[in-house]
Amino acid sequence: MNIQPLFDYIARYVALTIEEQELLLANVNRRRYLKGQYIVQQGDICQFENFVLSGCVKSFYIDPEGHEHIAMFAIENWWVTDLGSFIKQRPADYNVLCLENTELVQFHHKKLEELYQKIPSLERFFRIIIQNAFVASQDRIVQSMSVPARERYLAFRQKYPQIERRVPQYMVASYLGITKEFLSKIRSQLIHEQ
Amino acid sequence: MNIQPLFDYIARYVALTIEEQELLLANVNRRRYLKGQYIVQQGDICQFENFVLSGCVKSFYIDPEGHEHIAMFAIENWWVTDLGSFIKQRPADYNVLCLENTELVQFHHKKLEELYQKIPSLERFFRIIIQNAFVASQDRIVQSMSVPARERYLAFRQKYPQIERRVPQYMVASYLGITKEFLSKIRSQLIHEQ
DNA sequence: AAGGGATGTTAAACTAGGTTAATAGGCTCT
DNA sequence: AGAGCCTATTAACCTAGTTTAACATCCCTT
Repeated sequence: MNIQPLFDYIARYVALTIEEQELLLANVNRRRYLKGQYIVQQGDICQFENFVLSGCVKSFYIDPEGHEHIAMFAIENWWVTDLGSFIKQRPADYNVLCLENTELVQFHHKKLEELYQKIPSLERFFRIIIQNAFVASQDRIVQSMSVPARERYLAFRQKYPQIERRVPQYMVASYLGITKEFLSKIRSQLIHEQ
Repeated sequence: MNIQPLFDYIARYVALTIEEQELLLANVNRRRYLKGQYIVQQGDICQFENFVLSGCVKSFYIDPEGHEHIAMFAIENWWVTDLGSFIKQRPADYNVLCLENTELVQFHHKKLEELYQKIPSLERFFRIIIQNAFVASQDRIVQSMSVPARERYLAFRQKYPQIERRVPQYMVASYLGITKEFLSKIRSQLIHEQ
């Protein structure tokens, strides 16, 4: 399992010395999951921040009526965890499930805290990527308020074509906050339109 | 204008030395705005990350049809900016407008970058608060998908009673992603119910 | 090759929430 | 004290999106 993509990804934001890279390497786990396995389950105390080397996962919430709501997908070069559970070390509200066989680099909560002390650049790196994630998240809130489902679907398609190809349609619908039936209707409208 | 609330706020997450506090103090602006003034306008390159010492502001997006969508409110001890614009130094998508006379501590983009280098704890501090903001933002997305407007209103009321008292109802409606008429209907239902 | 689960479609009936418009109360300013 | 704006309410009508249910399709497995 080649960890190089992680270093390449980090190098886009900060420069780590060789020693820092080695220290980091000594303090992460690599792990394979099979399609259908859970990386995090609602109720767990989430131990890891995960970087996806290969594969595809979804993070989702099951509401009291038993309906699933997909918070995000993650594929190669994305990060995924239940961040609330990870940082506060409290039971997870979300599940993270593999949609394909998946390879991860896992940062254990406690070891990451230690790494932050030893490698200030790493803390900088996480500050930057979380900032970016927060901006995207805010935009998604405003989009869900101001943009109708059809346009949101078109935007999703444009922004994440790789994901649309890899996950079933009903999960895309859930991510967009609509039912699979309604997404199906939107798609048939789009087809018959031109 | 007393800046102590900022130091108290920071001290909840990291410990700054006296020298670090002085360095910080020498590199921030304090500024007063009047009710109705803009802190950020759509199209500006946003120069500042702002900490609210007193007052109340809203951050909002105007969609192509001219409808306003409130992304967040900020009162005492909150942070507000157009973060996307601030970090990428690109034109702002959002506006930030004072709903009351407001006092801010402003961190200039360039000076903040310098402060990060000189005060690693400050970068740690921002990493932590942005992490928290991101978790809250993700939860809001999932709530908007899984919880009907009425319950979202009740949750808002419970979570931010100070804000509900200080801002007009139609802005609460906008924040919740519903029309003012529908919020009014929900409220009258709640009243006639018990 | 047949059976079963997971995925996608269609359509009819329904509902949460939006739109429009009229009304009214409460500020603030002169 | 009246003019004017900002804020809230109510009600009739409308629509984007949901629910239910039936049916079609595509794998995957034995």
